[in-house]
Amino acid sequence: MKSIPGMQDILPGEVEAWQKIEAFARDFFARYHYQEIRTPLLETTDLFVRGIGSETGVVQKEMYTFDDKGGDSVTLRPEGTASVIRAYIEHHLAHADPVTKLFYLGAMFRYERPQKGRLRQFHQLGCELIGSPSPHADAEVIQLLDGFVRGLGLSDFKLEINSLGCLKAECRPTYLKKVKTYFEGIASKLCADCQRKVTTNPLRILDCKVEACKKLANSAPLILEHQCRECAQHFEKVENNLKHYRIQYFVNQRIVRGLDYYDRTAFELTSDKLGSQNAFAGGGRYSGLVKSLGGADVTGVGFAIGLERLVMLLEGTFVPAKSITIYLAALGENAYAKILELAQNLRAEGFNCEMDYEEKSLKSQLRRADKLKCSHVIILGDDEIQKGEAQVKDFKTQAQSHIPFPQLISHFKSL
RNA sequence: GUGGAUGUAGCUCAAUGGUAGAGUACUGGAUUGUGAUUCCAGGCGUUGUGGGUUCGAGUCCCAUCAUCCACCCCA
Repeated sequence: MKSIPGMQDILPGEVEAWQKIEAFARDFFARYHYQEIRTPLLETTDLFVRGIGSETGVVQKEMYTFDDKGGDSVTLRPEGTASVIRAYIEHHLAHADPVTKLFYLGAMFRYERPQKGRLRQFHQLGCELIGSPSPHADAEVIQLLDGFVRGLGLSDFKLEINSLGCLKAECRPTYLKKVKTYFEGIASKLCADCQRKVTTNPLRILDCKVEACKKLANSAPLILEHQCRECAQHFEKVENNLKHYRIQYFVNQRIVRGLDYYDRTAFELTSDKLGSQNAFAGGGRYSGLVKSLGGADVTGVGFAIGLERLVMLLEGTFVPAKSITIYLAALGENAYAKILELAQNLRAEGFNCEMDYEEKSLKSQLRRADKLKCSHVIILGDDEIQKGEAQVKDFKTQAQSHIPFPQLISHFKSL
């Protein structure tokens, strides 16, 4: 038996890093007044088709979609934003305050070919700030993201931002036409993939890794020079705030988000240590999403962090917290009976205790205590039982002391 | 969906077509009840699976499956 391809177990030894990230997220997001929301893994297929966009790669070929027993088409969520917005609308969360700040943490599913940093079940940590069109909101969300990953100890990454313009006729639509016209004129010089993209998704050509395409893309029209006045001003204010925050960023006009709902500000965190899938977080503003899912005409901004990718970057930085772990070693039946009692009492007081179940030799018990990285060993034999005290050995200093049984708990508490 | 690479002990990897090995990990021991160093001993395998060539296949050929990497796309 094996797990399904692209779906991985997170094993002891790995899970600690995840717990650290999760605990820090709950603490850090709360500082910005975000509240956690948990939405179902399964939603109606229509939610994602309307939310993400029917022409996107995700919806076209990557969703785990099936009919349930009632005949309804349902889908395992491929991302978090659509579900959060659905819940936001369904439960009238806007009524409490014009601005709603939510974060989520959980598994997402996309049917893709697995590779480095890409799985079919993967995990995202994301947040949504809904209800404010202000560039201050964009900038704070970016600062939150930057501060969060730095708070985890990460510094070797790159923040890239771009503006995608808006849906007004003179903004992105006009720009798209220009890009298309430009690439149509030179289509024969592009790689096979890009020739196809000229009609399907011309913006993606800007992202191509083939040298010839890169060169041609360099002289393609740029969004920042073609977006409307309002979008330009919005972007400028976002940049100003980032400078205020003293956050280092790079404007990358080739950032093209893959989900249809994004407009205006778009951003990514990238690292060159992740292989080909070099973005470990991405986000941006979405102005039409809430309305298109049946809500009010409000706009939001948010991001999602790919947790597997983040864990890869944090590998090695996680140091387990130092704690007292006591190994109880017994020699003989009387002593073994006594350590059962001692362990029960110590555990009730909050100490981590481990012992041997097979009543092996003292040597093998100590060997195991060392292997399990226990900080202290309680050694108990007939002598100690008679004297009513335990030998307590500090594994680091090798110091050994005799502690009467009634004082054991206070002894460890005083450490 | 497309392309490339790789499948041998729990893990990391060896083995000109000729008896499947090492390191590590594991278990036990090195005089009475003291670990991680050292020394000794012990078990470790359907060589991914199924065919084929051969006196003989881990090795060569075909197929199949799995994994990894990359494309597409994204976190």
